[in-house]
Amino acid sequence: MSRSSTRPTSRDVARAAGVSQAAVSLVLGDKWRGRVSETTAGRVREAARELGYRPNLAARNLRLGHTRTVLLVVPALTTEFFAGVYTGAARVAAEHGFGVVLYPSPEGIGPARDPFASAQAALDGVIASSMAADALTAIRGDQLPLVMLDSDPAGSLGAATVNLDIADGVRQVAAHLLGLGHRRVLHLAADVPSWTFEVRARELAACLAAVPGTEVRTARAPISIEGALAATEAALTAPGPRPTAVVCDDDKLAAGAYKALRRLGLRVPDDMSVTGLDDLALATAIDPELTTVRLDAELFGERGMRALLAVLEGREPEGGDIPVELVVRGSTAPPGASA
Amino acid sequence: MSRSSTRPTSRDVARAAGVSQAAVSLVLGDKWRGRVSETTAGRVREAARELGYRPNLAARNLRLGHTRTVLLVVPALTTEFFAGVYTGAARVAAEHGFGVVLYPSPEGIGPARDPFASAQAALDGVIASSMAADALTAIRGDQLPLVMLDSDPAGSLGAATVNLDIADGVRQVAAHLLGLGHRRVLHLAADVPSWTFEVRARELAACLAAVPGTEVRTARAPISIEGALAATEAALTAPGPRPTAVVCDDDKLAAGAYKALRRLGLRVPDDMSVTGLDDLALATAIDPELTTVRLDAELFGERGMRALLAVLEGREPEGGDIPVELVVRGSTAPPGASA
DNA sequence: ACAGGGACGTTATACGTAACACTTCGGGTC
DNA sequence: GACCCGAAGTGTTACGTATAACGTCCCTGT
Repeated sequence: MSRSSTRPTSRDVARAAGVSQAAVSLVLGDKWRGRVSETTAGRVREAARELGYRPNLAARNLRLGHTRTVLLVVPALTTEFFAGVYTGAARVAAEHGFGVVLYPSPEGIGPARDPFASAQAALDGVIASSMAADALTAIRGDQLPLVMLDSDPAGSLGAATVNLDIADGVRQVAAHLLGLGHRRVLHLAADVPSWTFEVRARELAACLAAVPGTEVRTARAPISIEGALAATEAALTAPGPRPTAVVCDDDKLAAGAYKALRRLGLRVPDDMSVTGLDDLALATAIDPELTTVRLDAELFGERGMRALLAVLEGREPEGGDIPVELVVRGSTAPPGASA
Repeated sequence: MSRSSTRPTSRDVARAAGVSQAAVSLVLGDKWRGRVSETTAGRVREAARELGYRPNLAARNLRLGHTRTVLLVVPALTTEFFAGVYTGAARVAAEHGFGVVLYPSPEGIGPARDPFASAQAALDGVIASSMAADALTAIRGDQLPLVMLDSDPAGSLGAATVNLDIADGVRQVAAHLLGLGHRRVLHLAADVPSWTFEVRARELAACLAAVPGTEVRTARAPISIEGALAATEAALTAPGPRPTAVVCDDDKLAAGAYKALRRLGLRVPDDMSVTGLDDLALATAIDPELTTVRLDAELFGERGMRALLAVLEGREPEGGDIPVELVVRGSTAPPGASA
């Protein structure tokens, strides 16, 4: 009857219910107690349902001055890890009436320098995960409330940070390996300039240096199975005494290491122990199952979102790193178990 | 100086540049040719940069009546597949000035019945992937332009559909296995009520039925490594002649099948051939590498987004299924190769 | 009888932007 | 000299919502 091509507005609902637009807003916004009678409120709700009314979010956001939407910047979506972070963040966001927009930052999408141009949504805040420091200053330019995930607390320019206790995870790996008797270790490191990987290298070196007679060699590889395969193969065919264990910066690298070892005719864990970090589905898919460090990605996302909510409400975000847990499976054993 | 707590508006820029707000809108909106002098335009741009002006998206959206934002509904984020779909969709979206908001639909996030309540963003359209039919009608209720991914074209209530040619992938798998001489096949099916899995079952049954003397048994499992392990073990220890090949609905199920086979002391591919579907990173991480069907998730997302753009512009979306490709690796061999 | 106050609404306004309609002004045309 | 025209802007409005401020009416206590 009316111009039905366009979606109904609160005024249309008001007309249908025979009240003013303000009354509709009151009723639908649940602020009508003592201001509108029960019967009128019922009429309004009925009319709204009848017309299939949905409030125009753009108008609401403009009026309210906020959007209840935050941006989650992640380096990539090639592992379940960041999917988990997103899921966790989105869950607590939803509980608080927030939405989460995802921005996978590396090349691949749009003009990567500017997350905000590509995220059309108007934003109330930003959660940035595993960001390089230079990109951070670009983001800081916008005055949006910011929470950093998996980033150097010292270099975050005053933004709140939430971290997994990766350093402790590495300590647990090192202790496990040292306890088994390993002394020569190959560190298969992710060839990515990120604080989170620096921590792994530093902590591993420190742990091993504390025990006399240990030796750590480093190989670098891009985070892919093929990259890890090549780097591991190269490192293990190099001259010198062969390591007895490979510590990988993450599970995907470990999967590549497995393949290199198979190709070299070395058996896991008899000839070589291998550890990962992440505990992806991958870790239990490969044979033998991978000894790795379980990171609770969803909890990480949850904590990140909670921290951002705290910042938005002017509260102090909850501190403290998220504990991680070594999961010992079949890929580690005392050195020389085959002999 | 001014109330600096609030973000600068186009009016602030106008004041700074000594022009009207309308002129700012013209210049920054790139619609000033022949309406504003080059020098004035420069002054405006300068002032905008100076103040760090960012247009208020909520206001723009309200004025324009659209948001250049679409919702992508996916069943989960537990595999890279949907991450790929998102990446592809987001890429072409960005090329056209659109943003993509993600909504992983299953339990886990918010009041699952209503994607739109949880997606705070105002939306121009929806891409829904692998949706159950009943949820579809709920979505259809909102009159938003809709594109269905991986869904029954006949049951999509007139919405545009974009599909991978899964049926052809299954045909390729069947032909490959039949060509190797397999006649007794176990179908490890995903225990999920979704059209995409019905297609696999139907097509596989049809292909095998076309060859006399073939036999197909079906086991159902939730899409997880453990679930697949249990279902496969149960199916293979059941009485009757043992199958010589396991056709899995996806790679994750195949990884579970591998574990079951190891536990039963059966070797892949000598005692049992295995095939997957997806070609995730998992497929090359396990040993032997998995013969599977490669699905181009990013292309899928791209095509979905392109179709939605077409719908939004009143054009006819490009038809035709996306071709898929059998990738033969080490997990398939003639039956009885060990004997 | 009359002030006072709920109960039940309505009117008016502002949020920041884009676009339409209008004005001003200098120069070219007949 | 009257007329028009394009360049270069400006004034104003509307988008749909939420809320502050403002009216009624009627009831109730003293």
